[in-house]
Amino acid sequence: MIRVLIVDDHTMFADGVSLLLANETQIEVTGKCTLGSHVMPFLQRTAVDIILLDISLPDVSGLEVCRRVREEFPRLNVIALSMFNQASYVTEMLQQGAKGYILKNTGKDELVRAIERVYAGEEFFSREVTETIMRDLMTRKEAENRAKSIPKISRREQEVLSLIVNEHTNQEIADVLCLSLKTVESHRSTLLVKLNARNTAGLVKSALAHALV
Amino acid sequence: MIRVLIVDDHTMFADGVSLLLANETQIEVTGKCTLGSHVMPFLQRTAVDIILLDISLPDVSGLEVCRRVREEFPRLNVIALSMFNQASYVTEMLQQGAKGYILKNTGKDELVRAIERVYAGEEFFSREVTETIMRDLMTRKEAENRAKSIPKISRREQEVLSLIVNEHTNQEIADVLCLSLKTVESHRSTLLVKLNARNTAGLVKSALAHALV
DNA sequence: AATCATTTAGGGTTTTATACTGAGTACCCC
DNA sequence: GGGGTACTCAGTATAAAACCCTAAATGATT
Repeated sequence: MIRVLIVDDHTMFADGVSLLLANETQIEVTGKCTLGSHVMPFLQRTAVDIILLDISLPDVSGLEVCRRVREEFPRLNVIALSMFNQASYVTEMLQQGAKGYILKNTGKDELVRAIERVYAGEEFFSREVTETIMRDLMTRKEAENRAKSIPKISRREQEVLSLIVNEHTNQEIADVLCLSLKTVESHRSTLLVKLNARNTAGLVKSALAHALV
Repeated sequence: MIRVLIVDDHTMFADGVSLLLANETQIEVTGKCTLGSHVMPFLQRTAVDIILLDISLPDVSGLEVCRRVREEFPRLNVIALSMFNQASYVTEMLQQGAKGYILKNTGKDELVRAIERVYAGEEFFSREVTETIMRDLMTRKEAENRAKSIPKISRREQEVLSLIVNEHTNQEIADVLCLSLKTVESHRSTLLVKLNARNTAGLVKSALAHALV
C-alpha cells in the first residue's frame, strides 16, 4: 500500500485526485493539505510514502515545502504536480529533491504510473516535461551568451546612468554627485560605448532592459 | 438527474471532478472535453443540462465557448470554473451568459450546490468571487482614472516616438518620414508635454511603460 | 459655422549632448 | 614596479535637443 499525501490549494482538485486514486487498490490517500504550512505538522503524525505537491501554494511555495520535507524526511519522495510546463520550475523543483514532475493536464494512468515508479525508487517525468527540459538545455547556451552580453558597468557609471534615466541633465548629475560637468560627460561617453547606444534613448533602453537601475 | 458536461484541458482535473460528482445521485457526468472545439460537436449528439467550463483552454477560449453555447443552446446553462479570481474574467464570463462562477479552490459541497442552484434556474457564485466583484466596483473609479492617465498619442506622434526610442535623431526621423526637421521638433515638443517628460530619457521611459511602441 | 486637435512648417535662441584628445590620481593585482 | 582599470577633469568643437514664438491647412466634432 502506497500512502500518498496530496498538497494543493485547490480543494476541488485535491478532492478529485483523491477520488481518482481511491479506485487504485495499491494506493491510499492518507491526507490532503491546502496550505504549505500544514505539510510538516501533518507528516509528523501521519506516515506517508509519497507527496503529490503543487508548486503554487498561497502561503509557502511548493519549492520551499519540498526542500523542508526532503530535509526532515529524506525517505519520503515528492512528485511535483504543476500546471506549468516551464523549464525553470522543473529544474528548481528537481534541485529541491523532487523525484518526479507531472503536469495536471496528464491523465489518471500517468499519475498512477508516476506514483508506482517513484515508490519503486525510480524517477518519473511527463513526456512533455522531458521535452521541455531538452529544449531548454539546447537553448541554454543562448541564455549564457545573453548573460555574457550584460555590460559591466562600474559603480560610478551606474549612478550616472540611474540619474540619466531619471531625466536629469549632465549638469544636474554633476551637482548631485559633486562632480565636474566634464566628468559626467566622460562617464556618459563610456556608457554609450559600453551599452552600445547612440544617445540618451539607447542608454535608457539598455538600462531598463538589463535592469541596471 | 442533472446531466453535466465538464470542459477542462487538465485531464486529471476533469477526471477528478467527474469522480467527485459520481457520488452524487442526482448528478450524472455525461461527458468530458479537453478542447473547446470539441464542445459544440459533443452537444449536438448528447443531451446536457449544465456545462462546467474552464476559462483557460488551449484552443478556443472559455469565453468564446460560452458565447457559442448560449447562442446555439439557450436552455443550456454554463458554470464557469476557474483558478482565477479576477473581476475582469468574471464580468466577461457573465457577459457571455454564464450563470455561475466558482473557483477551483472551493470544495465539493459548493460545486454540487452550484450545479443544483443553476439547474433550478438560479445563479451561483463563490463567496470569494462576489467579494472580488464588489471590490472591483468600488475601485472602478481608480481604474478609470488610470485609464485616463494613459496619454493619447496621435498616429504621427506615435511614429516619431517610435523612431526616437530607436535612437534616431530628429534629422533622421525627418528624413525617414519625409518631414521638415521643424515638424519633427514640433512633434517632439508635444510628446514631451503629453508624456510629462523632461527630455529624451523621459520619452523613452513613458513609451516603454505605456507600451506605445 | 465654429471649435478643437492634428499635422505641417518656419525663425531664432539657448541649453544639452556628443566627439575627440589628453592627463593626473588612485587602487588592485601580479 | 609595472599593467590594468576606474575615476577624475580639461579644452575645443560640433551636433542635437529644447524652448520661445507664430501660423496655415486639414479633418473631425459639435
